[in-house]
Amino acid sequence: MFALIDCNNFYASCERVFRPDLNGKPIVVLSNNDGCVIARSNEAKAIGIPMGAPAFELEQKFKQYNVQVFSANFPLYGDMSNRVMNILADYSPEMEVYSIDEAFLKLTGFDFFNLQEYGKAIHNKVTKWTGIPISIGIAPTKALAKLANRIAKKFPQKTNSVYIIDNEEKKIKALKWLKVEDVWGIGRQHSKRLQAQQVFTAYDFIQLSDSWIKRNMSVVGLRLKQDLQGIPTLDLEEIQNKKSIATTRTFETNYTKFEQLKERIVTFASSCAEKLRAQKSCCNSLMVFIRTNGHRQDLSQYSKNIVIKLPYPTNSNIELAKFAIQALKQIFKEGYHYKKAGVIVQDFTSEEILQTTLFEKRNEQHIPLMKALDKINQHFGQQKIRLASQDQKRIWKMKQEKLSLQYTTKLSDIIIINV
DNA sequence: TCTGGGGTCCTAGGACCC
DNA sequence: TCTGGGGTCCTAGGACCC
Repeated sequence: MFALIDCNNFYASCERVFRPDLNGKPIVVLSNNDGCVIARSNEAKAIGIPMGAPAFELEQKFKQYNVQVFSANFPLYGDMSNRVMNILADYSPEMEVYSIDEAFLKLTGFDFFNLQEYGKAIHNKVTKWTGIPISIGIAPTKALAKLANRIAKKFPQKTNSVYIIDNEEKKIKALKWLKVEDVWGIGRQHSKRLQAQQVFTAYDFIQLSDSWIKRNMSVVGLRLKQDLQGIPTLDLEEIQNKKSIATTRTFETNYTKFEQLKERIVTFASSCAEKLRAQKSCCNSLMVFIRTNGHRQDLSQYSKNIVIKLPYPTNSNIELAKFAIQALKQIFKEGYHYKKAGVIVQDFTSEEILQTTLFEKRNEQHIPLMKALDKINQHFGQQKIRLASQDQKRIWKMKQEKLSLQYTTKLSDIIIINV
């Protein structure tokens, strides 16, 4: 059996752990720049605040219902996630952390366990130790565990937030209940096509022929069908190094000058380099993109990306910044209002491999230099040491007007209790 | 005025090899 | 009339996830 443990309204719940006065009140969390809604408490969902909606369109509603609005506080969410995952890891030797708020546990050899009680024990411990509400679904396959989890979340009273699919009858009932667009792995495009075929539920979906699914949804769809039928096809996935790493941002205002974009791109490249070093990889290829604001009809639009093959693998801030500037020079055009840009690195090799070419050599001195830089920044705070071409005066700032404290990761933000 | 960020996998088609 | 057969690698684009 597989268990899927999912934190309810995770970001909103993290905020509420440290603000118990907000229990029962509508909360939303906004994306970077306070742009879009990325998390909602149940109360916020109930008053019809949609996921992904731009915050400026909702101001009226926020005021009307006294919605508590938070800027995204990722250090807090990351730390709370680690705490939850550490607890879950005690409940099975085989675990896959699927996302910041979800994990699969493989329950092999639990034949003589009462899984309902086991789930309840997990639920109680996470609630007691972290204050984060969770839902648990248990079933013979991952796709069915996802479905069971959905039921547990939808009917917390009836299920005690733990639901198990362990027989044919429950499986069929659940599949008939689940709308096809809510199936894990079926997105907007596929649901449209499926509905045109008169497929409206997960149950309808598994009645389709293999050949139709293969033709229209590739082997991915086929695997999903089997998993939903109860034939284990998707297994836990090993945690491995990332295959691409991105740092991208939407700017608070428009940028028109090359120098402004250059500073951002250098900072993004440095950030990618740091992430690369954290997983002991070097990249062999780098992409830079810039684009104008697609929502503005009144401005002329431009969007371009460029991929640069590096002459040698590297994870040095200095080298990546250099190549990123070269790339930017090739795509930058005067006269546009740029709103978003990013650097994405790909095609990784291990740090240990020192493949160089005959004519171009990487600078070996960067290796100890970057090591020192990481150590200093780790100790004294991010970006304490940065490249000269990066922003020195903090001109650039993200809009974060409703940021909560870093209750668990910053000494000066720890809650003080007055007795 | 204002609209997020970071990933994965698969396929088709082109370029190339012998 | 008729124009081989069997591969690999790479890339862009599309689908999906949180």
